[in-house]
Amino acid sequence: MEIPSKYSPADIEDKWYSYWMEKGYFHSTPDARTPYTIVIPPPNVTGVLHMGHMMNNTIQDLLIRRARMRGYNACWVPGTDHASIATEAKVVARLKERGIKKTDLTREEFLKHAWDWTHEHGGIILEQLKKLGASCDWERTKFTMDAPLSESVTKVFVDLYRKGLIYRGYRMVNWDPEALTTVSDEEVIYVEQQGKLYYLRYMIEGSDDYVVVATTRPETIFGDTAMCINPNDPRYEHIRGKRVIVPIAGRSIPVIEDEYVDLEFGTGCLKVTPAHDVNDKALGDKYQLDVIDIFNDNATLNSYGMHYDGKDRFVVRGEIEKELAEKGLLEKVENYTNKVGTSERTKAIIEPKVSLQWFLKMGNLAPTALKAVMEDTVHFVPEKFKNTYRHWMENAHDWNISRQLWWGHRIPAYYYGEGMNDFVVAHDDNEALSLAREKTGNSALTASDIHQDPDALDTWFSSWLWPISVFDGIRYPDNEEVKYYYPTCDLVTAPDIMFFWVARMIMAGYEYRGERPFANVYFTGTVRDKLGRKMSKSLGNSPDPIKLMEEYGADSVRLGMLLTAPAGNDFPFDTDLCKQGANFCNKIWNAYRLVAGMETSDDVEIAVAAQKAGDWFDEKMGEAIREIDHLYDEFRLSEALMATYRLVWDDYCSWYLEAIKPPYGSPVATATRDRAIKHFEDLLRLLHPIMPFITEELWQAIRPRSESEALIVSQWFTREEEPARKTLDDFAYTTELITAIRGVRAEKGLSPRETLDVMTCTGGAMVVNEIVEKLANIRPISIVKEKPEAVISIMVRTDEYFIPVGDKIDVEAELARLEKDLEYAQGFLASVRKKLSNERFVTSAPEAVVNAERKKEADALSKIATIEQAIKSLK
RNA sequence: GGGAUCAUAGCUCAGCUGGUUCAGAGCAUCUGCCUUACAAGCAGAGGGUCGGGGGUUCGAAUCCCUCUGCUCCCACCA
Repeated sequence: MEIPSKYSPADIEDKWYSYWMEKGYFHSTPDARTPYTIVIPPPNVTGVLHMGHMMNNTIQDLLIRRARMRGYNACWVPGTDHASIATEAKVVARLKERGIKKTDLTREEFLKHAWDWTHEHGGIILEQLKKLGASCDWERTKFTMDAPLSESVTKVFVDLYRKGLIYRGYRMVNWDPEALTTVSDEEVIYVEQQGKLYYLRYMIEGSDDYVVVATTRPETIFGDTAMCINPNDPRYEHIRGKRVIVPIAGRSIPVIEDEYVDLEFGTGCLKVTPAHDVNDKALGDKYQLDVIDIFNDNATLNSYGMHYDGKDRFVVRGEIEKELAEKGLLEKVENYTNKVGTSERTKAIIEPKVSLQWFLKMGNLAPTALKAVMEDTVHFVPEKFKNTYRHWMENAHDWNISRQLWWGHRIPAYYYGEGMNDFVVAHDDNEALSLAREKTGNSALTASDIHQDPDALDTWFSSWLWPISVFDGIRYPDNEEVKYYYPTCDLVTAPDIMFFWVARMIMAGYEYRGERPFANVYFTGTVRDKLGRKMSKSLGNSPDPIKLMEEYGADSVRLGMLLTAPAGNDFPFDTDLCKQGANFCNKIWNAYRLVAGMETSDDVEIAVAAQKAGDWFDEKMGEAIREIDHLYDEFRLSEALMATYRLVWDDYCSWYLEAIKPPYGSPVATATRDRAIKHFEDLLRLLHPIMPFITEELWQAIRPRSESEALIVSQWFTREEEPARKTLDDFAYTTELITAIRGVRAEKGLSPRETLDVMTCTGGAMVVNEIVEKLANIRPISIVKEKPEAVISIMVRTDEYFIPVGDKIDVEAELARLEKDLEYAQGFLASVRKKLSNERFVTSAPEAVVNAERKKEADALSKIATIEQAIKSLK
């Protein structure tokens, strides 16, 4: 045989991936079969594969391959997301390197650069997925800015606007001063920061006295339009109804009273800056305060900042501290830890700002989507995420969907005047013009009189349609594809985009299809490093998945990902897991080497041991398949994998193959080998969804297969409701005996080559003699009347076996061991008897439980008698 | 500050509605073996008061209370 003893993945992975592609196994079209659909969580178009993707897509591929083998019409739709803010930030950065400012470009020029960038870097990640073995239907690859998907976004915007769900208004929004755009609440990450608490003196108007206000942001005093105290605060009765002077600015502002102010915090005096704080905005609305916006879009101060005009907010914070101190307006400064909102994408500190933006009302969207999950119409795995989801959905705010970006879907609103309502919402320019004419009654309006909103939509406003729009179900709701593939079956994603994406897809699903977008959502955990830290570029603790696959092979990495990754649990990744995967690949490879290399003969009879081992393995497979299928059905993927792993390694390799191995130099019966091959093929089918490459390689190495016989399209197993188990118990007993005999060998230093005698008085009934003789290397077990001299005794369940070891017996050690066993057995008996002597146990416990205890008692008694006998004979 | 989840062997996790699947798996560790598929291997072994305390029960890793600790989510005090 020329098969090398080590498996080398590099030689075969590309070969089989190309083969699968060529034969079109990944491609799906609607037919009479039941569909099984997954839409990929679209990665950023210019992104590169990281460990999170590896985890996520390994699971999706596992699910899709298993579904394909189970006879479903499996369809996994791949694609990418335009990732508005992230991509635009990268393009801006690249332009900057070339000395070009975004503001110097027209929209069209900028978009051209963005598309260039997209074409240059786009889709790399999809190519990387192929290395992993991802069996996506590549003919269906979609991009969220493809024309049909863009059109769908516009259509949905117009529809929601006309339903009254989308509106435009001045609201407090999260402003990212670096990206120069708003971001949604979900895109703001609160980060703990060491800051300072400044105590400022506000002079009381018409007095030499002052009150002290604590603030973390002294630079915002220019936007103060009131001071607020708690009406129940006796300390400040003297300033009720008065006015105070804003330090430096010199403006006079009113003192207002509201119970919102916390008596305990700071000085109990609050400065109110409605333009730059969410809570202050609420106070401002309540008391009709002025709103003074003191910042430019890049978070430098504007002319309201007086001599700080044009300086950055944090520079001003430092400088104003000095000025206040010099002017005697600074009481003191304390260190203070608080949380500040930062932009998820740019990490810039968010500036709350009142701004004119577009919003989507939650209306019925949130309650409908909430109900679907709470009632398990959309089933979350693991279920614990239902709580998180509910909490969010019950408090969902209107969704800010406009972004001050160019890269994305442009808002289909068209303005014809300066007034708040001088606009129309339309599918295109022509419709906009006619609507504008209609609305204004001015038929002389021309295209040059109207201009489209320059802003783009939030990225998630396109991805929330993904499960529908990839089948073009927004534009053509009755098309055959969407009717066939929608709703999809499983969604595999990370919990951190539950609100961004999952919740909103559920909303869109009900709004536009009237039903759930997917039946199950499998939340993966976060991939962390060995020390439990999140993997990140800046820490440099994230291995390059491509390099990992080159080193260990794709199958090994897939196995490593799945090994210890129960749903929703964080996953401390270690390259050793890939090593374990590689070891397993090698084990499978060598099992094949053994069976494939067996010399066969039609003239020899099937060995009894081989026959019995084969019969046993039939049953073992049946049992394992039932268990594994059950585990998959419950999405307990790592457990299903583990069960498969042990079936292959322990049951097939360690027991079955060892049992059928012929004596040195002899052939096996052809039927024995054929049967072992057949069992091996079963294992390959079971393994294929987990490790597609090595299994296809060996499947095809066993014998040439036609196109329709490839492993990837082979049939999964039919489940037996009541699998036969005639041999399982005897085999379990037999393996216990073998292990016990091997234990004696190890303990006594007896060579495995030395054939031993084994005797018993009571045992033997359940023993599969041919197996134990072969695997423990013993002569046929002889039945004796009583315990012989100079033997070591071993217990298998309640039976005692004797092994003569001649002068190797160590009476002292033997006695010590037996005494220990006896002590344990007596303790066990005592605990059983305690139960049985308890009348309330006997009367109130179920009969089966009581009987089980009685059996325990009887077994313990017989065991104790045996051990005592053994001790006596030794003495 | 509010909420949720979790805490079982050195590590990562099983243990479903309380009782023979009851203390388990894989990895790691230790001891023998280059035995003719595989040293990326074979055979054997050790290792846990099931986070602490209390309660319910004939019986608790499993149910209840409480404390401690981790993680996550939400809100946010100027």
